[in-house]
Amino acid sequence: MKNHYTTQEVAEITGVTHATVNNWIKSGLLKSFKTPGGHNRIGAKHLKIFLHENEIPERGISSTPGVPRILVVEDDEDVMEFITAVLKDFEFDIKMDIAEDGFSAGSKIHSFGPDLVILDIMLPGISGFDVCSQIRKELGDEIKVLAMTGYYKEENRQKILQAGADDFIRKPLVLKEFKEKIKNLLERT
Amino acid sequence: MKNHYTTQEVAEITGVTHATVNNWIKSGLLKSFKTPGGHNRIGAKHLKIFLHENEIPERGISSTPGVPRILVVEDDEDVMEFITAVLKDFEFDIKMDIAEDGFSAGSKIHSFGPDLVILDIMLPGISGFDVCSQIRKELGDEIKVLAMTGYYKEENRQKILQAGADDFIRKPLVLKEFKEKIKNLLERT
DNA sequence: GAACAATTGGGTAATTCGGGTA
DNA sequence: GTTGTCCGAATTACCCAATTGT
Repeated sequence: MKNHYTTQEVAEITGVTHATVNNWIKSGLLKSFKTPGGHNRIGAKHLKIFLHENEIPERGISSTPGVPRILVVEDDEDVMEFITAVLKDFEFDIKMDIAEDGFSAGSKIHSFGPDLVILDIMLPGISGFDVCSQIRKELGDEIKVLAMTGYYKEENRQKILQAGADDFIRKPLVLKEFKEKIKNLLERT
Repeated sequence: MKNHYTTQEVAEITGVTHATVNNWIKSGLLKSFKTPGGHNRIGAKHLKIFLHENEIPERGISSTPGVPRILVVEDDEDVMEFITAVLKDFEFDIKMDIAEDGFSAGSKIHSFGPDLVILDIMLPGISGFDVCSQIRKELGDEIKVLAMTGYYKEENRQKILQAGADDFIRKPLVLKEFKEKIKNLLERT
């Protein structure tokens, strides 16, 4: 994390232009210090306070306040049915969407905007490992990934966690374990 | 790609006036944060969620003024090599990206923001027909699709065009025909 | 330290925004 | 539920000299 930001950087975070950031500074809304040449630098601490006071999300795109969103990537109907039932009957509201193939999964990662992805890593035409690392690469660590498979190998577990999955669960799913892992991951959102 | 949108920008994408966008925000349909001066900014993620939930195509969200962007979806290395060579050596500049599997294709449709997708409809784990119709539904008709396959059947051609592809070409690719179809589709962007 | 490209602040005019109301 | 219009305020665009980073 940075120690201080330029006006342009703050502008990108807050969704305005650098001129506006300067206006904020001049009117005292945002605290800054000046370089010897008169350029503004905003300390990380002051920026954080400013963002918090004005309820501006820190990364602009991050954090979905409200109902957590879960994308389930799975092609087995029975498993899907089970998961759907569990999520619908969860102790708090969950917004859920389904992807049954790779394209749909990749597309909905963006258009549905999930906080958590429950991912069967053994789908035909998809490499769960690649998917994990692609999610990490494109979306950073904003999205949590729960990997899931029936063909359990300790070796796979290591590989998938290394590829960026936040947790791993084996099929057949055990209700209690499944719910706990979901709760756990959502809390870290 | 943008991180934030103003009400006016959202208005243009959704085809309403900025007053209506404000109404959506006030009624909680669309999430936003406010600048200290009270102007609304909509995060890219929230906008996409909103569009997706209301089945509004992402018109104008990805369009690129300047260099045309082409996404190639193909898993055969030889074909990919041929296409790469053709596009690199085109008579004008083209920005190209590759997707070798369904997930990558779905993801890059959003993150790369192509003007044209060259799509092998016979990839394992992908239904080219579904992909076409999903692209149409989510991205609108601003993005062009050139479908491509080796297993030619007149029946398939009809089906794929009906699913939303703008044109169809059979493998093996013929250089002149291929270039002409690309030029043609890009002109319609 | 010198050269160069990119970024910054400042000023003003023009545009866009939110809110109220029809 | 959406639009049109009006107003005051916030934000932006544009230009340019100075500063900064490499």
